[in-house]
Amino acid sequence: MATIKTIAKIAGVSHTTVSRALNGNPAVKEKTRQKIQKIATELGYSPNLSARGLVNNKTYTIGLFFSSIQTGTSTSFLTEVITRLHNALDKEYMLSVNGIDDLSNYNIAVKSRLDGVVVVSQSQNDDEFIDFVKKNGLPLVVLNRLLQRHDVANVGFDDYAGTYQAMEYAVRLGHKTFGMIEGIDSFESSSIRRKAFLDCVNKHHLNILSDAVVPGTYDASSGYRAMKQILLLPEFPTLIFCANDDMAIGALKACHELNVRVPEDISLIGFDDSVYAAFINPALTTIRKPIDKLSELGLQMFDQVMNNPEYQLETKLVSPELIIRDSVKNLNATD
Amino acid sequence: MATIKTIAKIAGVSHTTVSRALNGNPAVKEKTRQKIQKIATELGYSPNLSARGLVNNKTYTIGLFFSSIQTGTSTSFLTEVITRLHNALDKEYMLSVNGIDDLSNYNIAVKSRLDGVVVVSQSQNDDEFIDFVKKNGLPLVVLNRLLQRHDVANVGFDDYAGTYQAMEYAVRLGHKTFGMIEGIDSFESSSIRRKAFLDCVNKHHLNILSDAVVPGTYDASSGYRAMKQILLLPEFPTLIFCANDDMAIGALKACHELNVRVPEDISLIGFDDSVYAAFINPALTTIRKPIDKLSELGLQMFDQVMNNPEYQLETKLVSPELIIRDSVKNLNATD
DNA sequence: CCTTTATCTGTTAACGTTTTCATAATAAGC
DNA sequence: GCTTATTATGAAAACGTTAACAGATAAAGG
Repeated sequence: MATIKTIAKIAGVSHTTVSRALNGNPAVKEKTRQKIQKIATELGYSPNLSARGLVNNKTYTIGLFFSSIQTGTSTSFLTEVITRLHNALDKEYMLSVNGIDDLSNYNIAVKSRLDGVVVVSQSQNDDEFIDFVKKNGLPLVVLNRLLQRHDVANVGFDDYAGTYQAMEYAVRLGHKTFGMIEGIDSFESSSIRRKAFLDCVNKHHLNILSDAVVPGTYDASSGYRAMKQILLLPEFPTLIFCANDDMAIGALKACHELNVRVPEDISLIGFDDSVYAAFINPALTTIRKPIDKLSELGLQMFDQVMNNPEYQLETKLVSPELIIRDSVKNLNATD
Repeated sequence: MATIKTIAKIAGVSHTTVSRALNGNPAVKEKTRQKIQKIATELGYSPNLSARGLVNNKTYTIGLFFSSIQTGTSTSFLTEVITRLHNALDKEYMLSVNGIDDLSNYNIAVKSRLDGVVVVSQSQNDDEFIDFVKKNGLPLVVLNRLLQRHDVANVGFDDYAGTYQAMEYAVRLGHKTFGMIEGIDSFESSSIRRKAFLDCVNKHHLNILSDAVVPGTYDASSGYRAMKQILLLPEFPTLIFCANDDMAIGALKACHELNVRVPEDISLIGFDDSVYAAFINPALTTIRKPIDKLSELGLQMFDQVMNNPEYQLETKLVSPELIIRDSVKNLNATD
């Protein structure tokens, strides 16, 4: 494997000169620079990052952490953030992708291994990890969840507003009794969405059919099971708020099987605006979570945190958007 | 930041002893080992990987490469492989995730940066990269695509058999004219699935409606557009083979919009058995690609390639499974 | 042509580990 | 208690790079 010294020997210069030349140090004469460069490319030389990292006290690695890789992380988030990070980072940086839930030892995972950390957080369980990273003084940004603390760069998403807005819409269309299929318990989004759901219904003094508020796990089959349960009730609500689109898709399946028409017999609202929301039948009315925007803002912040020592840590909140499609019936319509 | 020398000073021993103690070298007395260990954990010590890597000539990083992060890589593959790799690897290893399509320089991305490489390949375009890795002598395994070469550990998926099997099933149910929505041109799966489709139909001397063979891009909206195009033909086939489930979902949407019933008026077959295939209406008949099995076999191989110098490189082929659901009509039925 | 300054290059140490080799301390054998 | 064998520890070098400092060469000024 070619090192800086191999090149030095061939070029008849010292390895220091080679180092300088390859790093574009203007002190080295242009002619020798070219000669060295030529030899380097011929040998397919590429610097040893361990050595470089040792002296520069850098690792050339950014850690990207999700609450969990297996469960609950939307694909789009994964790919969106990975792509953006790669584009934003210098080519010499690597991206290490991890799930916080299968980290055995924070020391090993973080300390003297990473130059910066991006966390896409779904759960309060991540707080311990976030705190650890912060304490170790690494550049850090947390995406998705709104943190309580303000000493961390943070881009959150407004789950509450999204849910509330969607429920207001349902109320406006004349719905009076509601049910909900809830998300994974440990996810903060689940409790926030539930709270917004409850708050809005109560505010309007409308009814929640408590038997029609059932747990789910953010995947289609849990939505399916939950909806079956709801549809077997002696009487069911006019609208079910599903805490995400995948569960809404499962719920829809249950409706089809039991010959309950959507939206004629029951209305459905989802959350996320997944790619499939528009393609199911009926197209799903849902709350769009602009992952692209979240990622963009977050990685802009990360850039600041990494490169601008003057940067004042900030917290931003990204707003949802109600996407009206065909899964909610207008009960006020006079037909 | 605590180093081995910090610990040495506190413990009143040489840094060499600390190194040995922490690495479980039996030469060091148990009592001193414990003393050192205690100090280390108190300081939250964690070894500097650059330094260790420099002397051991290791990087403690495994590269995971997809043809592209943004497009065409199924989520399940991403999460499945990441999860499995993490579980299989020693805790000290990191996982660097990349898209081959946005690699600017193979040297920088690979050389003296990685201890091993896992490629999930969709396209022949990856061959150059695969070749580069192989030439540099890194432990390598390629998943998903069946390679021509046999000097690389390889687990491929049998797209041909899957498609053929599904088409045979359609023929058995009495279908006589066929159309297809194709995948991304540069993906090898696209051409293989097309070939199998053509081969099977021709073998049975049945008809392909050439206007009903339209290009797609493996996403739902391309399936939607393609199906619209097909349904506008003066006459359409009895069955459309969609090169993946997402496009089938889009196609289904088009059918709904144009009041073409599935499977009564037209039959649909997908590919992949995505999570959603079972949840759309009608549930999609499709070909299951067992990503779990592919990953498992592949990472078993990777383990061998990494750790067993005796290992004989091998090529394995994973078989598909036809999943019969409700989107194909039985034309032989006498009702 | 000699001195001064500017430009370029080399020597050396350092980063935090592991490893080889030597040596000090202890235990065993008589 | 003295030699030998065993066990535990330390000193020094090495990995490939960068950086501080010094030194050499070339250009400029008189």
